[in-house]
Amino acid sequence: MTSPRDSQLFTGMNDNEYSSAIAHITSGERTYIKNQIILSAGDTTHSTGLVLSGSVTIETNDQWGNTTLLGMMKEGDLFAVTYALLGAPLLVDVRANEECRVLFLNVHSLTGTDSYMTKLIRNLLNITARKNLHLSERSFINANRSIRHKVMSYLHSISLREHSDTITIPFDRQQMADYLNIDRSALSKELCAMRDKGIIEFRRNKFILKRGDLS
Amino acid sequence: MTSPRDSQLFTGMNDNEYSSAIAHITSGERTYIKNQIILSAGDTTHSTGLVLSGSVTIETNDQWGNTTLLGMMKEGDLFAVTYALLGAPLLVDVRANEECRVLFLNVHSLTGTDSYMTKLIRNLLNITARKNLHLSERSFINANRSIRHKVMSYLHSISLREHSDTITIPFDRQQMADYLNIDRSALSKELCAMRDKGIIEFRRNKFILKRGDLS
DNA sequence: ATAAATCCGTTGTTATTGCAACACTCAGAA
DNA sequence: TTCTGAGTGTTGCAATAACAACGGATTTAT
Repeated sequence: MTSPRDSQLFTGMNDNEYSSAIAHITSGERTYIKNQIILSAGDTTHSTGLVLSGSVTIETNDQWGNTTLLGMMKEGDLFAVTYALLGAPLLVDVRANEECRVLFLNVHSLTGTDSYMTKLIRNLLNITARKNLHLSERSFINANRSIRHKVMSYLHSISLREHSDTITIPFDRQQMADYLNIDRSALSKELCAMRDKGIIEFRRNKFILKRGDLS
Repeated sequence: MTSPRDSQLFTGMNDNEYSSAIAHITSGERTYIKNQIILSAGDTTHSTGLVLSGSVTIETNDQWGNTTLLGMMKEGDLFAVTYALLGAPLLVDVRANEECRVLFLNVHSLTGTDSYMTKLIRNLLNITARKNLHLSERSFINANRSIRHKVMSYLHSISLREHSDTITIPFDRQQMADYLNIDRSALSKELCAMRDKGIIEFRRNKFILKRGDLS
């Protein structure tokens, strides 16, 4: 369980600024059980959620029952920042991936010239920009035409982030398939084919990349 | 040819604030011919580009020669805002879609408490958040499993934005295919099949949606 | 007007993926 | 221990898309 103090939202603030900020924007705290819906597509909210413990998934479900995973937020991460800032209806569901605790922070129409306020806005700008990069990265991974390339591209991006060829992904098989927009059994088949070719090793959600290239 | 004054970047500013802002962040203006590369993947920049005339595409090219289109920016739009803000290396190429004129604006490490500066930052936050929504929307369109559903989803989103069933898209066939991450000839085939079924009509980049549902 | 260059549609073949159904593994609960 | 259930791997078939190659159409340039 992390403290709100550690969130990127309060980066660069002294203790006074942090106190003022948290007092000004806190709008409630809630606990959710596994698989509980935290926010639904179509909802509007003025508050972003700060994950204090556990993890949540950002997902959509289309009319044919296919699920698309956009990402997973863990301790210290913010979700629904964009929607809260713009007051726009959610295009996604937010779901508790396990039991979790969430602090809601009202970031809609922040005004004022206090130092804590200007820092809040600067931090929100940075957070939003970084979310942009993550969304772009997922787009590039999903742009690959074959399952093999999607998988390599995805594992490679994790490997770069963790500076290691031995990686742990935050998803189980079904979630991994939903993140890559492919069928789970087809993913399993491809993963095993890649293992047989000596490209990767894996067990559950732990992977080892055996070769540097992406061929 | 639009004036920078009309950009969302300067929303809510009076003339004095606008003058101060533009003087503070202008970093040059350039003209490009069709297909000229404006920024390359891997570049770092501290300036975002404001399209004064013409249009530019945001794209990536993978190692097998497949192009992915993330979007097209037209008069008054900003590109590479995220990268300029964060100083992060570009993950995309920016290319002139036709002859165009671009004003570069340095938005990296903006500091100060002047009213024009706080407004600039607020506006950047809004712009970045909205770009987030657009990236998300494209993700959902591309999450569809079949070409038919991608096309319907895409045309439907344009229709919603334009409040009409008669729409004009900013892409030619190849660009449309690259936006949807599918093969051009397969897209042509599917479009004609949909026309034969009475779902749509089209000519070049003009489309008419004949039925409200997405079946 | 004519030529050249793009853009778009068409076809057939091959390769890939989706899908459904079932088997196996493993961890936790009774 | 045994049971249970979630998670994962396997198989075969049907549906779909990629790819290459070409021809027609439309626009642009000369």
